[in-house]
Formats: sequence, structure tokens, C-alpha cells
Amino acid sequence: MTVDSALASLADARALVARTSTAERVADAVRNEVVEGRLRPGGRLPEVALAETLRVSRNTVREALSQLVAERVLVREPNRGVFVAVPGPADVRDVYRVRLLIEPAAVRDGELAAEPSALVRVRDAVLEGREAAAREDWPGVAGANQHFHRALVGLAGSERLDQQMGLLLAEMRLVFHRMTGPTAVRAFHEPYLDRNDRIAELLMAGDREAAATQLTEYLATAERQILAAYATL
Amino acid sequence: MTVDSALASLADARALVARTSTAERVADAVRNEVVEGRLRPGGRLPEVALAETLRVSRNTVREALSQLVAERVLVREPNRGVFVAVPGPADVRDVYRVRLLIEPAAVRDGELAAEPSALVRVRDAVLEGREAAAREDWPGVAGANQHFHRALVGLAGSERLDQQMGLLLAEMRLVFHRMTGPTAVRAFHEPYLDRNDRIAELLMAGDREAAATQLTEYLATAERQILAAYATL
DNA sequence: GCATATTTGTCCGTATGTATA
DNA sequence: CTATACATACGGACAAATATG
Repeated sequence: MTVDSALASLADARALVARTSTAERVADAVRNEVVEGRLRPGGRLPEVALAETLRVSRNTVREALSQLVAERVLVREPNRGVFVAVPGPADVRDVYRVRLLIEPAAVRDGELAAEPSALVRVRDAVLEGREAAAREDWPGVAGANQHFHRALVGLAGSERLDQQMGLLLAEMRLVFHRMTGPTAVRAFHEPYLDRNDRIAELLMAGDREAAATQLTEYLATAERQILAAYATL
Repeated sequence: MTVDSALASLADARALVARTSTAERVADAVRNEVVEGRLRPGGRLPEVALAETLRVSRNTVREALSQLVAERVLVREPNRGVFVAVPGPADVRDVYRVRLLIEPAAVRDGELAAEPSALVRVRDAVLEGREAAAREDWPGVAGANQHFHRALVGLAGSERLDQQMGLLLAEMRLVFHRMTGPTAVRAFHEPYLDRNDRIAELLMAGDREAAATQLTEYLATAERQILAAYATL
């Protein structure tokens, strides 16, 4: 994808820019373009072009970009510009180190009593994945998978942890965008439908220890798979 | 402390502003003033005053403030300004939920082999605390305590976790600034010297499970103590 | 309750330094 | 090596929201 066509798609996203602070809305719009894959990893984001496309000032664009850099969605090369992050194997390993620490711990020790709705969201994410698969909507399956993991972390009942997980999942989408055509999306996510189901059932049955163990194995497998795919790039 | 004198202390900190990007340096300077307690929780940070004091443009100040808002060190009230965050009981509970999840998990499952220097940092933080106590330097003890917990998380060997822990500890300093005179600083941190020592010894002896259990108890106690202190405000 | 002053939010023009064709 | 493009940073402007007398 060229810079121009990427910017054109941004113009479409401009329709949805109309809520809170301008910088915030710009950040949301750009983040969306990135995680949806319409701006490829490594792609450049010139400030003036963005400002003109979104009809906002350079200052506002700079504020938005800084925020996205803090979120690791973009990277800033001083005096050169900002680019869509290109997560390497080291990033994948680091993200999975965090996920392997946080997700099973949330499943084991989460304040389930305080967060009954969180368990519902886990179940809903599983259903969402099944339905998407029935429609052969593989990006939908991938999205449901993210909702599943977000719901697992939600068991901990911590706003800060939820936010952190959001950042990690955004990074994961960048990772996926490096390994895909649509066939790869299916091949990667479909096998996890059954695993998610099993973890959800263990959770509903109250066996949190078993669910956590399953999840650990699950994450370790996914990491190996991704790193293997990276090795072939 | 008045707004004026707080801003005057910021002028002193200006000396140390001379490294990377201007906004970055401004953010560092302001963050320092906040976590050192020279800008009180709830204190207001007018953009123009900051810009004049630090001799930078208002745009640059806004960029820096936005970053600190993202870090939860400051909060922005739309069209009113930014203020030093005032963490309430709900924030304390949330922070400890995260800490109780992350810290024991890092102690249990951290990639110790990959990070031998991390264990050294744990030991060093204990020594630092002892030496500060010998000098009756109670803020020094508090600082060493933070280094201890940072080192524990460092056992996980994850850049992203280290960064997240840094934010949490910055928030903790705001919490402490709400409950202190200097006597409270001593009363709160001194008892943890022995606990830190014990955890470090268990770690060095290779009994990570026991260290993690101790740490969990430790954190739960600290949370209760803080919430109790909050109740008397 | 109203008029006024202050401050934020946003935008523009411009100067300077750095990287790249 | 020159020229160009761009990021970085600055200062000034104005409307809108807010606080104040």
C-alpha cells in the first residue's frame, strides 16, 4: 500500500472524528487505521499530510502522534518522523512474557466475585468466535479471540490492567499484520476456538487452576507459532 | 505550598533540562517535581506559567502535559486545566490489585536464568535501604523500597513490565504524599526493611515460592495500612 | 444573574536544524 | 555538495469555555 492510498483511507475515517478532544479523536482515528491494517507496519506518517487530510493543525497532529508513540503503536525516529511500529521477534517475546505473567494470574486470582459480568464476557467472546467462524469471517474470529483474552484479564477487575492489556493487544494486531494474508489469519486463529471453549468451560465449572494451566500452555504455543512464522520472513 | 512557590521550585529544576526532545525534557522536569512532592496532589499547572518558567512555548508545554496525563501523574479537566492527580481509595485498590498480580508472579515465574543481574539489583536495594535507615534518611528508605519492588518485577525480564511498574510506583509516590509528614514516612517504610531482607534471602536461597507468598502477604498488609490511613483523612 | 477577566483549545506563520535525493 | 523536504520549536492569534467580581 502506498502512502497516498493509506492517507486516502484515513480520509474515510475522518467521518468518525467528532467526539471529545481533537487530539484524542485524531489519535483514535490513526490508531484504528493502524490496527485495522490499512497503514502497514513501517509505513511513514508525515505530519503535514495527516494535518491536511484530517483538517486539523500540525500541533494537534503532533499531540496525537506523541500519544500513539507512548502506546508503542508508532515509533518516532528523531528528526525523521513517526512510523507504524514494526514489532520484531524481541517484541513478540516481551509481549508474551507479559501475557504469560498476567493472563494466567488473572484467571487464578481474579476477584471473580466482585466481577461476575467479566465471566459473562468470557462466554460471550467464545460465542462471538463460533458465530464468526460459522460465517467464515476470519478477521471476525481474530477479533473475537482478542475479546476473549481481554475478558480473561477483566477477571482481575482492574482498570489499569485492562488498559495495559488493550495496548498489548494492539501490538499483537501489528504482529499479525506482518504475517498475513487472509488464509494465514484463518490458519492461525481457527484452532484456538476449541481451546477458548475449553478454558471458558473450566472457568464456569469453577476450576480456575486448570483453566490457568490450559491458558499458559495455549499462550506458549501461540508464541512459538508466531516466532516460527517470523523466522520464515 | 502555594502555586507560586511550587513554580519557583520548578525554575530550579530547569537547570537539568538539556538532553533529548524539549517536550520530553519538560515532561521529565514536571514529573520530577510531582513525584518529589514539590507540587502537591490537586495542585494546578497553568500552561502559560509553566511555559514562562521553563522558557519554552506553550505548545511544547501542552505536549509534555499530555504525556504526563497519559501516565496518570496528572489529570486533565477539559477546558479547566491540568492538575496533579489526587489518587483516592479506589485508585489505591486498583494499583494494589495490579501489584498483587504482577509482583508475586514475577518472583515465581521470572526468567531468573536470563536475568542474573536482576537478582543483584534486589540485593542492592535491600542494602540501600539499610544504609539509608542507618543515616536516618527516611525518604531514602522509601526510595530504596521502590527500588526493591522495581527489582522484583525486573526478575520477569520484560521491558514492558518494567515500564508499567515505573508508572505504578510514580502513582504510589502520589499516594504517599497524601499521607505524610516525615514522621509518617518513617513509620510506614521502616517496618518493611526486615520484610524486604527476608524476601531477598528466600530468593537467593532459591525458594521462590516462599518468597512469592511472603510478598503477597507484604503487599496485602501495605494496602490495608494505606487504606486505613486514608480513612482518617 | 450579569459582565468581565482568565485560561484552555485550536490554529497559523515562520525560523532553524537535520536527513536525504 | 547542493537542494529539497521535513521535523522541531517558537510566538502570536482567536474563539469558546470557565472562573470571578
